[in-house]
Amino acid sequence: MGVVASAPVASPSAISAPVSIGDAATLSGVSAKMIRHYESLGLLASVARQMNGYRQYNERDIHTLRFIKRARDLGFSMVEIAELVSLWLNRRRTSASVKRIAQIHADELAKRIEAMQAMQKTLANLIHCCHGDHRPDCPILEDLAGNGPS
Amino acid sequence: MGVVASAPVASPSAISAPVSIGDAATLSGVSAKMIRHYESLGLLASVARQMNGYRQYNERDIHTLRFIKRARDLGFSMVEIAELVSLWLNRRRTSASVKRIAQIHADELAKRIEAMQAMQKTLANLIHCCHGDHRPDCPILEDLAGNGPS
DNA sequence: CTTGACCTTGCCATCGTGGTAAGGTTCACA
DNA sequence: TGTGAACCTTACCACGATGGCAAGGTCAAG
Repeated sequence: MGVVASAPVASPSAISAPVSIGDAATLSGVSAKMIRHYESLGLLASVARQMNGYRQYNERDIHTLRFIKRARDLGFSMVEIAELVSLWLNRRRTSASVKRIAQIHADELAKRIEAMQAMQKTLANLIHCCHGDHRPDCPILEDLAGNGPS
Repeated sequence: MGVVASAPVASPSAISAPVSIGDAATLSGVSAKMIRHYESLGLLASVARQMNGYRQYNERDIHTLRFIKRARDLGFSMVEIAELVSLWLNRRRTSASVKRIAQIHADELAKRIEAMQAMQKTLANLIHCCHGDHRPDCPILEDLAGNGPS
């Protein structure tokens, strides 16, 4: 890493020289491991290399990595992110195509949340009914065993 | 499978002869593949075999498989289910130990739901702001690119 | 005897991430 | 000059739960 680098490293707007993968990881919040993985998935077009084979990232790359990280944080899958990055880079995109992807993901998310809330509800009920003491009698086990009131 | 089986197959209380894995799958709702997997994890103690090597499941096994399926449907991990099955079979268990496992899972579930709801909220906001028309301008992409209002 | 419906084991794929091994490069410091 | 630390490289294995497929054994009905 650029240990002795004097530039204000964390500043997003600084016009700085290309950095190695470790710095790119620090700057983007994406682990070096994942950066390589994303490259192998084709999310980062043509990563430059130094003479010694080390990868070299410019500000544009860092920006893309931040984009990917933000999309991951919102739960988009890698396939969806690949599409989003592609649209992001394509000036002739339509906002409708972006919105469509986001909507599909939001719907999927809603479905999963609903399923988990159903589990949560049942669990809360069972936990509420269980004494939680030294005795073996347990409504949770009874429910799982099929003798439940549910 | 017991194709010509005359017994009332779906009846849980029927005292029926041991069945092969296909019937066990039908009766328990767990796929044959997963039944074998659960066995390899040690969840089904000592599955009997016929002379030809086929697995043989009695009512007790089916009951256990139903137990596992119900627990999976509630989102318990295989490790947790292993513990639950063990407690279920142990007459000297305490309901407190069962409740503890359920509570840990419920907490974990709540945490994941919260995280997903946070994503959902942000997504809904972005989707709401996006025109979704033929133009390229898109607040969703802008947010992902770090120029968001969020 | 063939066909089809079962069963067996074993391997590979998913998805996103982490770990680790074995090795090359660069730099600072004794 | 040597050495060690801190980087980097590729390549493989692991997770968790599930599905799929391949190659082969078994058994009953036609």
